Amino acid sequence: MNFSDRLLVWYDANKRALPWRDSDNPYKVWISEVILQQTRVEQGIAYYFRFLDAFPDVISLASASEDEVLRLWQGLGYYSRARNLHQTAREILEKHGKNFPESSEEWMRLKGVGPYTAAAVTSIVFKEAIPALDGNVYRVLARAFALPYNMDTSKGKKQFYQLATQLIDPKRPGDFNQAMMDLGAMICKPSGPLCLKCPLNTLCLAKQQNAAKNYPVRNPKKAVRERFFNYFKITTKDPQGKIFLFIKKRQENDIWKNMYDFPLLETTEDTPPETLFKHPWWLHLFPDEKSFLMEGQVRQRVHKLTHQTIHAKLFQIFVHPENTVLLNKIFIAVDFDQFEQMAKPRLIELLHWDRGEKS
DNA sequence: AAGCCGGGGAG
DNA sequence: CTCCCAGGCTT
Repeated sequence: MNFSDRLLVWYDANKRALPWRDSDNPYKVWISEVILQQTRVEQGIAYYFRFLDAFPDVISLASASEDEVLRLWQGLGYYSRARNLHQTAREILEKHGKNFPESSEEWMRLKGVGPYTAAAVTSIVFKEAIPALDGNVYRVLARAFALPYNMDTSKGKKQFYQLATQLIDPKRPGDFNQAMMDLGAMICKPSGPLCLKCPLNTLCLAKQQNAAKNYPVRNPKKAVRERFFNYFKITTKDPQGKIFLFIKKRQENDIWKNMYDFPLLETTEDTPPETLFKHPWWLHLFPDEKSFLMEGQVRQRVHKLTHQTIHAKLFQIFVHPENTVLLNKIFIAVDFDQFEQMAKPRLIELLHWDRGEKS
C-alpha cells in the first residue's frame, strides 16, 4: 500500500467525530475552518456551536453587526478572523448572490481565506484535489520524508505543497486532507509522537533515524515584547444613583482592534500612580486633582500573549457627575449590564471581575 | 521576507 | 517555564 492508501485506511477506522464533518454545507465548513485557524479543535468546538446557533447561515451572519460577531468571538483570539468573516459574509451575499464560490482560486480572493482555508473548504465540499497544508501536515510530511525544508519560508512551503500535490488522493481529496490533520493531531504529535500506532511507521524516515523531534524545521522564535498597560476604570453616578463606567473602542492597528476596553495609558515601563496622575494624558482629563477619587486596591495582572507580555494595572476612579463633560466626549458611558454585552479582550474581562489585588 | 495578531492546553 | 495549535494580513 502506498502513502495515501495507508493514511485513508487508518482514517476510516480512527477519524475524530467532529460536528462539521460529513457536511456538504460550505457555510458550516468555512466557519469551522476559520475558527480552527491557529486554534486547537477542543478549544474551537464550543465556539463553533455557539456561532452556528447565532448565525445559522450566511444571511444571518451578514445581517449581524460587527459588534455582535466580535462578542461571540470573545476569548478565542485573533479577532481579525471574526471581522473578516463578517465582511466576507456580506461580500458573498453581494457578489455571489448567496451562492458560495466552488473553486479554491475564487475562495482565495475572499478576506480571511488563505491557501489553507481555500483548499480545505473546496477539497471537502467540492472535491477539488488540492492539498490543505496546516501545522499538522507540515509536521507529518517533514517527518515521514525527513524533509529539511523550513516551513516558515515561502520556498519551504512550496516544497511541502508540491509533495502533498503528488500524494493527495484525487478520489478523496477532502478525506486525505482531514486524515493528514487527524494523524498530526492524534498520532504524529509535536512532542511524544505515538509512532507505534502510526500507519506510516514502516516508511517514516524520521522514525528510522529516531529523529522525529528534529522535524519540521522552523525559524527560531522571536523575543516577546513587554508592554505596560495602565487602565482606569472610571465610574460615575447619574442623579438617580445609577452607576456608569467609561469605556473605549480600540480602533488603532494593535491587538484587540474594534473591541472595548477601559481608558488606557500605556507606558514603556512600570510606572507608579503619582507619575501617571501627572502625565499630560491624565491632566488633560483631570486638570484638577480634586476632581477625581481613587478607590479600592489597584488590581494587577500579567497577561501573556504569544508575542507580547502585558503588565496590566487597573486603577478604580470615581468621578462626580459634574466633572464628566470631557469624559463623555472622549469615552462611551455604559452601565454594567451594557458593558457585559460588549466584546472585550480576555484581560479586560479578568480585570473587571478581579477581587482584590495580585502582584 | 519579516512582523503582527490571542488565548489556552500539554509537557 | 516552552511549544504550538485545521493561518492570514500588512508592511
